[in-house]
Amino acid sequence: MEIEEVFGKVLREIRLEKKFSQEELAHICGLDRTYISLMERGKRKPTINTIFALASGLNVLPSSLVLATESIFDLES
Amino acid sequence: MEIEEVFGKVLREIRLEKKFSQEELAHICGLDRTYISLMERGKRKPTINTIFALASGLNVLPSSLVLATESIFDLES
DNA sequence: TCAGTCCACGGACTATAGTCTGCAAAGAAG
DNA sequence: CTTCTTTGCAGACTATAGTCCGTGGACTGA
Repeated sequence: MEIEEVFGKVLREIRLEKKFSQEELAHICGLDRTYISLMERGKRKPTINTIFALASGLNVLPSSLVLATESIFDLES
Repeated sequence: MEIEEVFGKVLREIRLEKKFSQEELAHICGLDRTYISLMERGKRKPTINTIFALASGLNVLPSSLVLATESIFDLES
């Protein structure tokens, strides 16, 4: 599984934990709804600024999103 | 200071610690020499995949690059 | 002086991040 | 059944990530 796919799964999991719809999260982060959908499905590779925006909207640390991603990613190799 | 500027400073600091030239790091990471230069000067916002590539080349965790960035970034706000 | 290394920077380019609009399908609820 | 919410997805678009070419300046050492 590619990095962006793992990140997408992490993103979706945390969003659902926080009970946001994709549209709500998009609005909070200042991003587009369809782009949240693309990221969650691993079709886009967010920039560092987008990662910070997502983390802010989800009220988690940017590094925790990356840490969760690398942890799952490393499990597979 | 913008997120990408802070990231650039972190990147440069770690690269110099590891005694790499920009060209060496670029080669190790599979990136372009001029692009390393652009990032270090805060002119580019790397994607999550690029962050992973840089971390791999520098032999650090991707999340540690982001953690260092957010720590400095938070200091300013 | 001269060669070699390192880096900033420019221009032109290709690939892709990210937006916007709209539609279809699935599920929940009245 | 209808209605509302949520999401996937397609297409067309703009902005920018990332590459590749080159030049010139600062510095070091022979």
